[in-house]
Amino acid sequence: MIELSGRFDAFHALDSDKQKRIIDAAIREFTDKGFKRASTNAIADAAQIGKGMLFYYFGSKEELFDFLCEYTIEFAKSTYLSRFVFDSDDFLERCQKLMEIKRRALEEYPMAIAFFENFYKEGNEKYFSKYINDTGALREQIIKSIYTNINYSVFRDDIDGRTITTYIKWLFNSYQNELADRFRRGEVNMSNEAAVADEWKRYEAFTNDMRKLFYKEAK
Amino acid sequence: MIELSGRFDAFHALDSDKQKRIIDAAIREFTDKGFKRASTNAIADAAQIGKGMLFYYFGSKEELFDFLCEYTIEFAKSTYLSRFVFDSDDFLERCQKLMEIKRRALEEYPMAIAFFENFYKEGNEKYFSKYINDTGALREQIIKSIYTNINYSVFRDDIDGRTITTYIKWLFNSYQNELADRFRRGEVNMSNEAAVADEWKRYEAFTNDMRKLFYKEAK
DNA sequence: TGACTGTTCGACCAATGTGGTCTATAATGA
DNA sequence: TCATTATAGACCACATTGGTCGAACAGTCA
Repeated sequence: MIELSGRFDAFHALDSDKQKRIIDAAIREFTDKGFKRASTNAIADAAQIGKGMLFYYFGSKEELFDFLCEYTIEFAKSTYLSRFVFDSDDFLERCQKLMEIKRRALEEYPMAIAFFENFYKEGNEKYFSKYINDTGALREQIIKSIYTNINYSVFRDDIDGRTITTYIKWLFNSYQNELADRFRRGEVNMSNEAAVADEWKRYEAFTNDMRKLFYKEAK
Repeated sequence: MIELSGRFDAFHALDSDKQKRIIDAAIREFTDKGFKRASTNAIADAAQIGKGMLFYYFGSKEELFDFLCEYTIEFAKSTYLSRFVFDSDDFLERCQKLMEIKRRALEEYPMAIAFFENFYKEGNEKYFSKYINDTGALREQIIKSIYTNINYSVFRDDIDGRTITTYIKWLFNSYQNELADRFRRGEVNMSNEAAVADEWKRYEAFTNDMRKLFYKEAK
């Protein structure tokens, strides 16, 4: 569990089960509806606590939102960003690593990621604007670490290298979205051993295709 | 303007300006917030009519929603679907034509398209379920018309043809999304002659790349 | 003119939901 | 035992909801 500064002592004194229930419920509600339309009633219900407790712990809806912002940023920093160390200059390998990192983060805490990626959408601007610098810096750091010192010479010559990285990025994103879609629809069953292997084979074929499409013939 | 059956006579008697204002406001509100959270107050305000008129014209919120469903389906059928006649068996050419159709539809009535594409998301199921057959059939027809009788022999041999069409589809979608994003951010100025030409050059380069990437060498 | 018809508006309604408070307990520990 | 802290949910004033209604208005026919 990620710990934050002195505020919200009462909350941090809770057993971590309850903490998690509250955070999950709050993140889900805010991600679903945005700050304004989110309901503290719904959060308290979903977290299975009395409504009074929410305000006992956090003081107000806005402070709860603040807490979640700080919390998810801290989460992203400590368990997500720290993994972005690319030792290879091969763009495709970096994409694969990025994919793996995202997959793990999504496994560890899907809702924190969702909140982190969504809270600058909708009509939340007013409330998260104090965090825009933090998150912006985070984002930039990630993008920079992916795109600096790429070895373009391995790509085919007849298409501009930067364009190729764009195409690869687009295909990876689409692949990821399609996977997420099938997952949501229950078509992918990660508990089944054979299905996991199958999924892995798909992925391998995909990355092989990327090599075939965008790299020089001999490699 | 698309006309519908006998109901809502009072509404259809309005001058088309006012009709459009109301339809636009309603579509925007429902698309934004979904049926339940959409506010009839907001719709009336945005359409610049008294609130009583909404109910005078449509009877209830639900009937207004019904009207919009029928209206957008009719719009999609008459001005969108009718254009899906693919005379070529070349997949790439079909994608280009599809792109052009979408562009024109988006130009003609962006909000109708948005409503049509969004109303089966969110929590609207209960209210549009009566239209699910219509829209489903529409969707299927479009997909079928794109994917039947494709000439796979023009594609490179080392990747499965179906997979290639998937990749091309993904890239076209990404291209489209990126364009829409830049448009939303105001980075694309379609009133400027030079900018339009530039945008067109980009697009041509993109489709050329698709040929290079996925087709046999000599063509 | 005056009765009649069809439009228009926005004040108004009960119902629901809001963020936030407060009191009456239950639990804890000294 | 008693004081302190934790808890739940009834309760508050307020905002917003879908929907109604009466009054005003414009046009038309007699």
